[in-house]
Amino acid sequence: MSDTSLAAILRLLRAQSFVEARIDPGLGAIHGLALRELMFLMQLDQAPANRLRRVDLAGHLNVSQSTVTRLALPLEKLGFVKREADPRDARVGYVVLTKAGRQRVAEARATLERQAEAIFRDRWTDKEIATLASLLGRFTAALPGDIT
Amino acid sequence: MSDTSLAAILRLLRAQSFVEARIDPGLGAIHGLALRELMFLMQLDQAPANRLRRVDLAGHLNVSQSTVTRLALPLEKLGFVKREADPRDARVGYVVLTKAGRQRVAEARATLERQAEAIFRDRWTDKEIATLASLLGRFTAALPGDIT
DNA sequence: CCATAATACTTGCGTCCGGAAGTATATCGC
DNA sequence: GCGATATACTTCCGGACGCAAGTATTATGG
Repeated sequence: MSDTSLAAILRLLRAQSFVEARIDPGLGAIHGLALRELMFLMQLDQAPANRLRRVDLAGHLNVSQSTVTRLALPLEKLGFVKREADPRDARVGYVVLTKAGRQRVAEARATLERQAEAIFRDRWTDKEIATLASLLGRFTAALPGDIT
Repeated sequence: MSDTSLAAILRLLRAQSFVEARIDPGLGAIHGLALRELMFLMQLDQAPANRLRRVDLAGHLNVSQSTVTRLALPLEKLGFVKREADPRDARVGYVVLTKAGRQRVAEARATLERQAEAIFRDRWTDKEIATLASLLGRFTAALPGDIT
């Protein structure tokens, strides 16, 4: 079913673009966070000790290491995140979510949750949403950085 | 089911990132086209008379008008696309797919089709792929620019 | 041990994008 | 008709990204 595979991929690309355009502006307006930044913080929120090596964070977010460096900067200035060294290995730098950061994540996550609901509301059954989530999970569920 | 809605959205974002990273490099290596450029050409391929106003093309691709201007430039130089004016309205500019463009779309589309198949192969049933395509279609099927 | 390779991170550079401003043309209201 | 507004498009500018190069540190193997 090559036709179906192609259709699924094309629609995935389209759907993502549509959804991101729908979510990102509101998120920025309410919390001053870009969607990318919230993903960044959410990864830390889920990580053990709210802490991740920069390399691993890059892998989880599927972005380059330099993007992690640059994303982290403003979040440090805002106090949502701080740097930590590894006493065993001076090469690695950890990014740690601060208390203020955890609070901001909780707030922004709630907003994102409302936005997600709004997108599905009135045209989707709970079962359909669950099926979609389950199928999409197939792509990345086994990869590091999967998030609930 | 707010939890499920959020999970579905998060997984959609992750899945898109994963899929695009999987597809784009190969497509560029084989055909010298970025995924964005192929989308651009595919929109014209499906359009009546292989022709679209720049504004409408921007809407179909969910990008800004300036992006259309810049995407079109190299594709014109390569001869895949050409400009046309509207005799009725001097403001509008059409982008038209040339014969060479149609051929290139056909080739690149075949590659994309193989890549799409490869992504699903061995872990997905035809039925699951069809369900995914159908559910993802809900987001954008009613919007202009939906493509098969 | 110590030279070589591998790893973690940052910085510089080129590219791509969106939004605002600028230009040109068409439409609307009176 | 004609000034005001709207639309289509391009250009300019700032921001964000990936890649490659640079720096620092750790691991490897003879």
